[in-house]
Amino acid sequence: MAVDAIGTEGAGESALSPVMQDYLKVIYAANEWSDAPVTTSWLARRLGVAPSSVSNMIGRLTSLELVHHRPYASIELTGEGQQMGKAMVRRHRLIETYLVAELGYRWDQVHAEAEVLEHAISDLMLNRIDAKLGQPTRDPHGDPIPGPDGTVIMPDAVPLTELQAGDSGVVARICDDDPVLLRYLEDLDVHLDCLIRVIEQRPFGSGTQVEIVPADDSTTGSARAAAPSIVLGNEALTSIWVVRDPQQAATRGADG
Amino acid sequence: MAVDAIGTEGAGESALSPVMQDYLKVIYAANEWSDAPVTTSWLARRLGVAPSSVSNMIGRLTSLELVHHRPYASIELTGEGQQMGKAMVRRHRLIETYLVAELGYRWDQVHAEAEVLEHAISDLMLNRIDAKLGQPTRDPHGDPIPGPDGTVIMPDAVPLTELQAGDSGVVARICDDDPVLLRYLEDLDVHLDCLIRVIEQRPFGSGTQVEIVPADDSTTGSARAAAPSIVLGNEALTSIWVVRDPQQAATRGADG
DNA sequence: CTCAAAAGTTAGTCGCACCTAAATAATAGT
DNA sequence: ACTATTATTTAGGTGCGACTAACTTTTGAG
Repeated sequence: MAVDAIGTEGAGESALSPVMQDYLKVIYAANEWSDAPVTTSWLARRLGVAPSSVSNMIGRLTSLELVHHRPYASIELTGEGQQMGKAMVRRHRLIETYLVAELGYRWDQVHAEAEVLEHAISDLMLNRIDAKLGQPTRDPHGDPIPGPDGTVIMPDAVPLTELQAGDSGVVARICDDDPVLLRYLEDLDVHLDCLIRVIEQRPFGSGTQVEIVPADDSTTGSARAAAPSIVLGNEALTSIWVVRDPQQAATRGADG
Repeated sequence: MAVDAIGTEGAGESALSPVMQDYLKVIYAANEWSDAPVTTSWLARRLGVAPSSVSNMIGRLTSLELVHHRPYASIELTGEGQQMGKAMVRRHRLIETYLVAELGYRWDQVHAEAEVLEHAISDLMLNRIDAKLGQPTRDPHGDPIPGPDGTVIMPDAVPLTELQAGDSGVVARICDDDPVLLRYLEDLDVHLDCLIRVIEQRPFGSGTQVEIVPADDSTTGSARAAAPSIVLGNEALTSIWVVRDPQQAATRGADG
């Protein structure tokens, strides 16, 4: 189950090319929050290459027994492919976390940098980073960081679209696909672990009104100003994942 | 004279390939401490490729006007090539310095890691690193780190072989070519800025006996144990560069 | 001064990762 | 069920950076 040993390869083994590593990483991550089948054209769009390039590379990965693929069917990782994909995801997310924690990056800036660095740093450096951060288990966007042994801690989150008016939830993940959205949400004070309550769903995808409940550090409800109430569009609603606040949709009302 | 803007290239320009950057970097660094002409075979050995590969690449760099080269003659950087080589050297050395300062690398471990990272990090990251380190002007081996404007502070150092018996000097640079030597010198407590006195030169390159003068932090010469006296072979003698202790070859005798 | 050895270049090839264009398989509409 | 559309694969080609092998120029030993 060892998920390590990517950089500065250990003598004998023939390391995968960075491009192959990217394929495995992207396929692994695709199956993380969804079970939609991974197709050639989806990968092509995701990786920014022509579909024929994907066919080609999937052929090679298939003969390396890193993916299963019958022509015209969907693409799945083998056990070994899964390990390597997971190892790349670990690299990517540890690097993102490091950039935020140690070099003052904003969460909308880390993705592109990590995309390159994940192929460049050695295992030694990865371990130093992991140690310096204290073995974190999630990255700045709330995605789980697989442990060195392959352990993954998945929060039981759903997209904000799943909540009904009156429901509330704690933000557990924000998709890092769109940096512009990330900046926007940052401005709106939407952070990991913040509490969101759905006020009203508007019809025909014209948005949902939600309330960002300010952090409640001082357990005595201090002077809690009017909670900002905002309207989120569909992109935001599907990008923000929350852990449902179980039965009591009113954590705030419990002692008030 | 801008030496920046390598990573995440600014829109219009067609960035050089990592391999081209390596050539420019290596040629630049070759001229730093020596004026020996850079030849095809020297580059081939240095870069670990066949001489024909070098001929080929030098041809391309010549037509890009980054190097001057007439067939069978030596290779020199143009002004533009020099800028880009210097920029890569800056990247390399800042990264080395960062790895030692922030991630606890030993000086014999940084070179290989920096070799890869210098092509991977963005200008943003380079600037963050530079800032975090406080704009250092030399790396862990004593090599100068060019400033963002191209400024270079070269210590006026000579190889230890230049010193005569009785001469002393302050270590200003240790070539990072051979990690094994670096580890060895580390064990011997040979560091940057430490004082070395030449005791006796043995004939026929059979080594030179030197004394490592312990650091004199407490300006009162404290309890300075017997200075370790060691014999250095030729590889060490040419790798250690010192700034001559001007006239008084006996800094230690001055107050003793 | 000659000629062998060393240094450098040229020619041709290869694998990788991409592309476009053309062919084929799967899917959906009527 | 048949066809139009879409998805996927195949075929053929490109640039890069490496290689080997063969050739040319320079160097230096006697």
